[in-house]
Amino acid sequence: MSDHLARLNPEQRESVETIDGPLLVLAGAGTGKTRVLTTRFAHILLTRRAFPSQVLAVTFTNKAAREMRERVAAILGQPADGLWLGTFHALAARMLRRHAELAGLTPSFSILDTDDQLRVLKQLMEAERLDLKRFAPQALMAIIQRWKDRGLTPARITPAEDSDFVNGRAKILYAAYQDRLRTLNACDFGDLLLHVTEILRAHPDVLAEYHRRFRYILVDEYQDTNLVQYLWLRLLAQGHQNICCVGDDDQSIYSWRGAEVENILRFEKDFTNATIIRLERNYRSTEQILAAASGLIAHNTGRLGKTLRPGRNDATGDKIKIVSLWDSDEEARMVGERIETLRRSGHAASEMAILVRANAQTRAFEERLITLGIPYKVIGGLRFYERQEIRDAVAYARVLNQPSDDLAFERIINLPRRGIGDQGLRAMHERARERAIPLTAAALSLADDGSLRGKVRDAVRTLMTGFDRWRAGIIREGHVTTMAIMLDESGYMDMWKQDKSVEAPGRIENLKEFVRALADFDSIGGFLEHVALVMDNEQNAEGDRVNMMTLHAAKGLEFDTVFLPGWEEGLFPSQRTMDESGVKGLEEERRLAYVGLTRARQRAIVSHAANRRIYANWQSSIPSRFIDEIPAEYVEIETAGSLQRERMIRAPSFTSQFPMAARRPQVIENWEKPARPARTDGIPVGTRVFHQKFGYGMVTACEDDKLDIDFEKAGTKRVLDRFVERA
DNA sequence: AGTGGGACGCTTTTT
DNA sequence: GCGTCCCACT
Repeated sequence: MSDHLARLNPEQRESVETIDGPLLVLAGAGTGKTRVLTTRFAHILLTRRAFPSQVLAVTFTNKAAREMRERVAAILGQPADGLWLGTFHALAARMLRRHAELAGLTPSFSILDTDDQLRVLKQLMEAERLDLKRFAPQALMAIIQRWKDRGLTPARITPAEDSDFVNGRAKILYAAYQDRLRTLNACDFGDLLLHVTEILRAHPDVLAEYHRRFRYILVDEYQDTNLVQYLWLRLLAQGHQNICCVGDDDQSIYSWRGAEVENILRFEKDFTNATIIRLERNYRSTEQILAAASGLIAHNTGRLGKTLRPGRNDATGDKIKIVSLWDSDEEARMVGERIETLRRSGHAASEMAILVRANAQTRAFEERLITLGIPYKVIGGLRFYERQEIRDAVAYARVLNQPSDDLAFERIINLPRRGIGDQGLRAMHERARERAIPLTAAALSLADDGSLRGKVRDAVRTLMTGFDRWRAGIIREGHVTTMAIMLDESGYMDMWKQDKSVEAPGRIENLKEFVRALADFDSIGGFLEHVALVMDNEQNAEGDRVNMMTLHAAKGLEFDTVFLPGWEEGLFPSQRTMDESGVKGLEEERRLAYVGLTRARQRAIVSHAANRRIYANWQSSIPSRFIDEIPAEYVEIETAGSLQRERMIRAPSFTSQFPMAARRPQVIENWEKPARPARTDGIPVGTRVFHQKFGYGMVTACEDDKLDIDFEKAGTKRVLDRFVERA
């Protein structure tokens, strides 16, 4: 029986075997956090302390949930079914479906995406005659989201918690928004936890039911919980107090989403007699990487204090490599070359990762890897269900599933074009409001009483009879076939078939995949839940591929080789974060850097470029302060080609040699790519060159730093050599 | 009334 | 460089 405990170190083992009472495990990066959690789960089951359905296990990401499910199944030797194991949101949704009526909803409520939320808010703000230019609906959405993160229903907002946005009307708009959602029988993401927490607070009988059900609670990534999530956990753990939270304050990187590291401190206060165990032995990274990461994170104040110690005795490993590049293209080239070299010496692509600060950065690397023919996958970024065509198809499914889903209906009423525009929609809204009926019914009523005429009326009738027919078809032909028929008969598929853009074929493929995925579910409702909460972009997952993702998405993962590009002031740490959240923001960025470094098992390559294109123009930037903060003895500055380096040093805007120089990036006025400094290697006559404005050409004469070039498109010109590159 | 072209603004990070 | 919003055109 103690088989599963055998491979644990003493602290890990203690974390697994301290079963009763509250337990907080402070687990540093790579100290076997996931192993502890899954082993603990299995231990509870194997020692027959609880049935699988009596354990509540909460993670942040679907990936983590999937992994834990697999690992538990592996330890148990059988598929772990009937578990309450999932993300906060998925579990909350499951609870809310069971008690929907207590929140004024029916069990078939829709879960809205950001688009829908924004549309509702916009409508409400327009109704209030607010100037949407001055008051951005996005800003209101963020405020409401933050309230929800803090467990605040409109009624719970105290004057101190109120916002002065839209002249203090934010709270009123929030209340109106919640009312509107209830009418729509819908929920946004934040509502899932908010409603459930409210239900548990107001209905002791429901709470007691869950107390009976859940004998043990396990929580992953505890440092990233926000206040509602904390309240929810605390309510559920109230009875037996058997709650185990695993987290690392140094890896708290979601405060912008409402996460509160303070929840870690609160734990000891709210759960008296809590045991606290620290996991500090790192089994993942080399000593060099550990020391570098520790040195970096030591610059943060107010840490709970944990020191990572190497847990294995093999080689100390390479130092962190720091590479300076001229611009982002060169950076992508450098990374591509190193990946090629590593692969040639037998390293698997899937053991390498490029971790970026912002999603937009992946593009340069994608382009480069495509050119080099290196397989890669982008993790995160645009999720499958975030694609336009999938959202449209989902909207069709939502109307099919729930005819009163006005938001979904609004999305597809004129998609494909049916000649219904602003006016038509406005009339429908009016009728819907007058008679308190859904938009679908309003549309029909307008068609029937002659308010809509001709083409428009026919279009509305065709669509509505279509929905009736498809709804009936579910029973006859099943939901999968019906979905395919609906996308076909509604003209939606044709819309993309006639679209001549390059993306269209891919979209049609995605739609087919969408229909295929439906087969894994026994109802459209179940499928919609999955799409809203779970479905992620794992399509190119198979095969040996280089991983590309944001630093946020990388948390919890590990790779032999990690590339950390874009370590520049303004980009990383992000200027925006520092402007908005000051030192707190900077420290969170630093934790992000720490997360990045500690993903690496063998080697980490940090790079920064002197010039980067942001929006349309070029920006010159200096190396990130984080580079200076890694203790020098664990760092190796790479000389990326002598010529290159000389240019770097002499580049006027480049101040890497003076780390204390001005931190803010400068915007370069001209629109062209910044010129490299004059080169010492004259470009000989006959060289094929490339110029940003004039394109490709041949050098016909050379005088000092001036070149006569015969351009293929632009004719003969005389230009300075620093404006051209060898082609 | 609906559609399409041009101007503008701007993006961190995610369930 | 891209998506969104507004205005002019059909």
